[in-house]
This record gives sequence, C-alpha cells and structure tokens, in this order.
Amino acid sequence: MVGRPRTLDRNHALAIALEGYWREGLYGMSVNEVCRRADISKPGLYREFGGEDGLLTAVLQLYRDTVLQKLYSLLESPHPFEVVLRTYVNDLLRVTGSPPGCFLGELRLVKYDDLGESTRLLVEEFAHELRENYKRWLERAQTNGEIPEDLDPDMMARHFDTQILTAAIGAKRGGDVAQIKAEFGIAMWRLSPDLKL
Amino acid sequence: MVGRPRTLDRNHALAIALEGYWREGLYGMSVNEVCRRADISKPGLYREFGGEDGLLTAVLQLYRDTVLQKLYSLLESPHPFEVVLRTYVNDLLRVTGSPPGCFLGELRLVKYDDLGESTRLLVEEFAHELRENYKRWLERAQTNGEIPEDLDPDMMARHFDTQILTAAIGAKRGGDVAQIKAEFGIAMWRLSPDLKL
DNA sequence: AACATAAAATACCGATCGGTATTAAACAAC
DNA sequence: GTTGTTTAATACCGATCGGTATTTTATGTT
Repeated sequence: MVGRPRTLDRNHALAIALEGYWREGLYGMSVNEVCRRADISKPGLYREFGGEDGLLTAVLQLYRDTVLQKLYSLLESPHPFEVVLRTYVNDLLRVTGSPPGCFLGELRLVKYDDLGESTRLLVEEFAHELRENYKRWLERAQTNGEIPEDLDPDMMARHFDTQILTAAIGAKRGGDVAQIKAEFGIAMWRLSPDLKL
Repeated sequence: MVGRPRTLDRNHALAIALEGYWREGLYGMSVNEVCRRADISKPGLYREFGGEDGLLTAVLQLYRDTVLQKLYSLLESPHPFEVVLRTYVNDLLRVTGSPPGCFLGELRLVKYDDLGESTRLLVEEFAHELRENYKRWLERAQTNGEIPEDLDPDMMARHFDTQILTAAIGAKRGGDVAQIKAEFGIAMWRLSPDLKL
C-alpha cells in the first residue's frame, strides 16, 4: 500500500536548518523559522525529525560529517605542525562561504537545560571526539619535536580546544581577523613561540 | 500635592534583577521573572525603569559600581604583578556568594540585536573601561620589569581581557577550577612564564 | 468508481514574551 | 467628605514559542 507521495526534501531541510542554527545561534532560530525558510510545514518537520531535539541531532550529525570531518583529516595530514595549525586557524576565521564561528562550539556554550537530551549527549560526544583529535595531533607533534615535550597531551588538547573556541567566538562577533590571530598567537606561545599565522 | 505612597523598593528590585540576570543569563531571565522574584508588578517595573532596556542599564550600572569597582581598586593596588593576578583570578573563580562568571562578559557575548540600544552602549563603555584598567595595570608591570617590555600594552590588555572572559565562562559552566587555572596559566605564558596560581 | 493509506497543510493548543490600558487604593489639600 | 494626585495591581494586548489535532490531497489497490 502506498499513500500520498512525499515531497519533503530531508537533506534540503537539514542544510537550511544547519545554516540557520549555525549563523543565528540556538536562541536566534526556531522550528517555526526553519519551516518558513525550508518551505515545509511544521507537522512535516515533526514527522521527519520528531521535534527540535531530533532536528538538532540530525543537524549536528550533518555538521560533523561535513565540516568536522574535513578538520579531522587536516589534523591527520603529514604536514608540519605549524602548517597544519596555520591552515586550521585560517579555515576557522575565513568569512566566505559557510557561517563564521563553530557550530559545535556554540552549542557547547548554551545553558544545560536549553538543549534536548539527545542533542546534549551528541554535543558531549562530538566535543570529546574533537579533543581526542587535537590530542593525537599534538602527541605526534611532540614525538616529532615540533612542540615542547614536557606538557601533558590532554592538557594541551584542552588548551588548544579552548583557544580555538575563543577565536571562533571572536570571528563570529565580527572581530578583526588580524587581531584575533595575534591574540591566538600569544595564547599559543607556550606551545609554539615562533608561530607565524 | 501628594499621591499614594510608593512601596516599590528600587534598590531591592535592582539587586534581585542583577542576581537573576547574572546567574541565569539574558536568555534565562525576563522582566516577568524579575517581577515575580522581586514581588513587584509589571507596570511598577515599567514606571521605574522604562522597560527591559532601562532595567538592564540600571542593573549594569549596579554591577559596575559594586563588583567592577572592587576589581579596579585591586588593579591599582601597589602589590606585585603576580599577587594581583593571583587574587584577581581567584576572586573570579570563587564560587561562594555572588553568581559565577562575569555579568559584563556575558552581555558582551549576546547577539547584537538582543540588547536594547542603551544597554548596548553601556556594555561597550564598560568593556572599554575594563580594558583600559587592564592596560594601565600592565603598563605599570612593564615599567616595574615584572612582565616583558616588548609587547604592546593594548595588545596585552585585549589578550588578558579575552583570557579572563574565557576563564569566567568556564567557571560559569561549572568547569573544574584547577583545570581552568592551569589553562589560564598556559595562555598567560607569554606574559608570566613562572606564574603560580 | 470506491477504498485504504500515507503525507500534506491548515488551524489550533497552552505558555511565555515585552509592553500597556484600565481600574483600584492610599495619601494631602480643601 | 469630597476632590485631585500619584502609585499599585489586575487584566489585557499581539507576537512567538514548541508541539499537535484535524482535515485535505494524492497516490496505489481492489
């Protein structure tokens, strides 16, 4: 038995939702607004995603599988530490194309109760995954003698994570890119005193 | 001619509002909630403060005249750089008493259009004032030879401001204080390599 | 053509938001 | 005690939120 053919384009809706939540933030978007922009009905969205929590988990998965995966491959590349770091920061602060800032990072900053349970769990998981990638990258740099070896990798990973998030926030707020880079360079002094961004 | 005697306690309402906005954030409070907690009527609040914009400017002024002023005096104290820095960070990360985090810092992170015009201007003014205090303090430390002298004071002030804000965000989110201090120490390496917090 | 099915869209739900019109109450002056 | 003035409190406004009950529409099956 078949019913009325579906016209809802899930991938298109997800792309619209990601763009919206990424650019406007959790408090700047709403399921109503997503429906408006994606030109779908609200019951359609709820049938497809179950609710805002389900929508956000799907959106976050999309973000991970597209944006974050590329960062992970960059971190695994065999290029020198400083080259990878420079590329990473420049990718982060690039204004063209996708919205500025880090979508995952923004979700990590919202209040606990403002995320649904599934979304909150996924945010935790992806944040951990991101830090683990940082850690592996920094450990390799240590064994290559590119950064000091007397620092705990976990410590460095958390520090790098924090500073990247800080830079992303600055970029999102429209801060001067040169200024953000300069501050990032100072904060990275312990790891890479001669860093040129 | 005199009318009905006023029962609205402006200072009490302001204290309640500051506590609320500081602890719950802009998106976690509302004028309705302030009225509920302070046990005042909504028209009363609007007569006294004009609206949410007016309420927030008054609240922000109260924050500056109480919390920030104490930090300014600390920054002007004749104690050694590291002593002041240690006290400053410990005050910031102390959990007891007032809400965690920095109220001004949180307002600086909300989206542009989510603040009324007066509040936005005051946030800008107080953020500038704070950075100027940082700058004067750091310049004195430079002339005293306590921190490197080859760094631009404006640059250092912005860096310090950013890192303090980052630490405050971490504290507000209930992060481990020792961890936050450790990260702050790494970020401050350029200014004070032997910093003990 | 009649029917079952599944997705579509309209229209609604209660709650909350920032803000206000309106009415009730407490005082001084007369 | 009546009047004028000022404040307080109740009750409301339109908009928006996340979420849903209900109805319409488009298909395949019989």
